[in-house]
Amino acid sequence: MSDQGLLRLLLEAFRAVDGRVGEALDRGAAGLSPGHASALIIIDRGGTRLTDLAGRAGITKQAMMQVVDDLESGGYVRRQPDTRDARAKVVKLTAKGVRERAEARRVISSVEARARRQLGARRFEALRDALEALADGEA
Amino acid sequence: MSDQGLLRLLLEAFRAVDGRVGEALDRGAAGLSPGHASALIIIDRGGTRLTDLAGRAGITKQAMMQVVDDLESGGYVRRQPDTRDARAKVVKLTAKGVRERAEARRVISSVEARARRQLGARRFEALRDALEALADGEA
DNA sequence: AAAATTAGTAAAGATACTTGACGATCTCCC
DNA sequence: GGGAGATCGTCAAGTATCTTTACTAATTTT
Repeated sequence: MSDQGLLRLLLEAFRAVDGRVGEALDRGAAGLSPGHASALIIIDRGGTRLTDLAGRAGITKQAMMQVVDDLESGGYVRRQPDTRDARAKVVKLTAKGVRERAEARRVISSVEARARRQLGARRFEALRDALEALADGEA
Repeated sequence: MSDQGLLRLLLEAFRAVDGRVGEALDRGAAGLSPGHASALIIIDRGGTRLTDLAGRAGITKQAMMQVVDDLESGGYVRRQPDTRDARAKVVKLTAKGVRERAEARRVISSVEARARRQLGARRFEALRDALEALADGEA
């Protein structure tokens, strides 16, 4: 472990944080993977269209379909027709979904809080900044 | 875009950098994915055992097997018996492998250099530090 | 020399995506 | 008002990258 390339470092950091979220979710007995949890927390109170979810998550709508299918068969969300657009449907949280989203938020917050504690607020914010810059990566 | 959780931020940053490496490798006409390139550059001059490669990459030896299988059928490496241990084999670069490793290094360096330029040396080093801390993440 | 460990491998499957195609519906523009 | 083209959700299939389980052969430990 040590002086690796940026690429591996990014991946390792992601995996470490992702792993911690996964463990904490297991302990919380939610039947959710980190990926499912991440999807759950980007659904609005009023429900969100599939394509919007995909856009927020930065993946294709087909990929988001599979996530939503899982969430639906797990009883976390249901699909309702969108009253304003007959093509569209709205992905909406069930009561269980609302509960688990809260749990997911708690878990994710606590993992982030731990990271922040570990790094110190200053370095943590610097990290976020740098990551955003990399992700946007103009140039 | 914007104020997302740490997890997504890490993933997005990884994907952005990974994507840039992939594009540059394509342009360089190496038939390598970023993952293959990353594997290629951790092989020592004298050759390296599969298990050691897996350890360096932080994946299982079975996963590394598949990568090495790909590299071997692409003609980048070959497997030789290890003279000191009849169980073991040494993964060794072919002439083509040596060439492509050099290309991979150039590409990865240039992407990292670009990131460093984008962030400034100071923030870049801070990023590396923070990522390492996260990855090691002693509770 | 028996017991436990380690190196490589095979096989299967999980995960998390992708691309391509398609019908139904909506929007734009003449 | 009506056709051209875009968009929404979906089905289907495929890909990349990893994991778990299981096994043989060789080595090290005791």
